[in-house]
Amino acid sequence: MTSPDTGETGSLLLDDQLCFGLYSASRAVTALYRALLEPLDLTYPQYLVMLALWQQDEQQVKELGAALSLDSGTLSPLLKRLEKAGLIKRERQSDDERSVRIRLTEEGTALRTKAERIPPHVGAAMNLDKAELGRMRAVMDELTASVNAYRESYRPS
Amino acid sequence: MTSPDTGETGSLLLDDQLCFGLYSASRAVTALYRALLEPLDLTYPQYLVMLALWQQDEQQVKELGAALSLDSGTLSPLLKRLEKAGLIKRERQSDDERSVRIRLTEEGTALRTKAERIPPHVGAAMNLDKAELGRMRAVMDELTASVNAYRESYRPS
DNA sequence: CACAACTTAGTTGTGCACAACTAGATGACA
DNA sequence: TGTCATCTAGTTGTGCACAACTAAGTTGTG
Repeated sequence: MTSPDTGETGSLLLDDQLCFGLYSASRAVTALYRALLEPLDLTYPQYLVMLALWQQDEQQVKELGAALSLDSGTLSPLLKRLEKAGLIKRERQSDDERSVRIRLTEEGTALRTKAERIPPHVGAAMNLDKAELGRMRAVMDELTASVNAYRESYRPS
Repeated sequence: MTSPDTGETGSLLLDDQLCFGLYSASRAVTALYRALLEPLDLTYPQYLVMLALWQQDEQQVKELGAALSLDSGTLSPLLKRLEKAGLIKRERQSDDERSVRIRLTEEGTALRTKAERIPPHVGAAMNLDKAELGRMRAVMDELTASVNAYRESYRPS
């Protein structure tokens, strides 16, 4: 797993690369979310944080980071913007002054109703049947795990 | 195609969403490229531009933008950095002073040799058999097209 | 207890992605 | 021919992603 298959051709053609397809698809989906989220005044990463909080309120920055694979360098300013927008509160925990607990405001909780109209649009836009959608999700998860494992074991040759 | 399937549940659970899987996979792949490209002193988007130029040298900014779906707001500073690194030259075309032609330097052409060692690593890291890889690429392309079409026809409801 | 190691958020700096805009060149056509 | 629309690249400003670092709190160990 740590040694590349040098028997493969390894084409440098742009269109041959799954990675470019992945990159393009990801940007296309983000662009769709940009349009869908515009009435909610959220960016896609902000929406992801809200999803995590709607699923479970009162999470530490660290927990949100683990859920989304984002570090404090990304989350800290993003959470400040969400707080400024009145959707969350950030408060130091008294039992451990290092950690900050993120809590939804009433407004933040209420936004969920509007957000519920979004997934159907995304589902329709992706134009995949249920079976393929499930398979894709599985492949994406495996791909992420596999690629991360490879990267972590990679040493410049 | 322009109307969402409201019969679907539209779960707001983070892990249910293919989009999040896509976003995660794309970031994982980019992180792998970051490690692989570090010896070449290229970022992933810079590498994509180089791929496009290795495939066909002497392209206008506009053509590169079409190939990668990037606008001049992204490309202009990126190309300046590639020029500063000595990999490309940017020159106004004499027959149409609006457009800028991007040309590989000798150094830029030579870098291709080093770059050829990268795709095998990526292929190994993705851990997909040839058939599945081809299928994924096809699904990604369809997904991108479908999502972009939906977005372009979308009007805030 | 002292203090070193570790943990949690936050800050700074770089580069990408994109919207909105500008400058200058070109083309269309009344 | 004038001038108006269009085209091409670039600029500015915002936000994300990440590396590298800092500050402050907590834990472990002699």
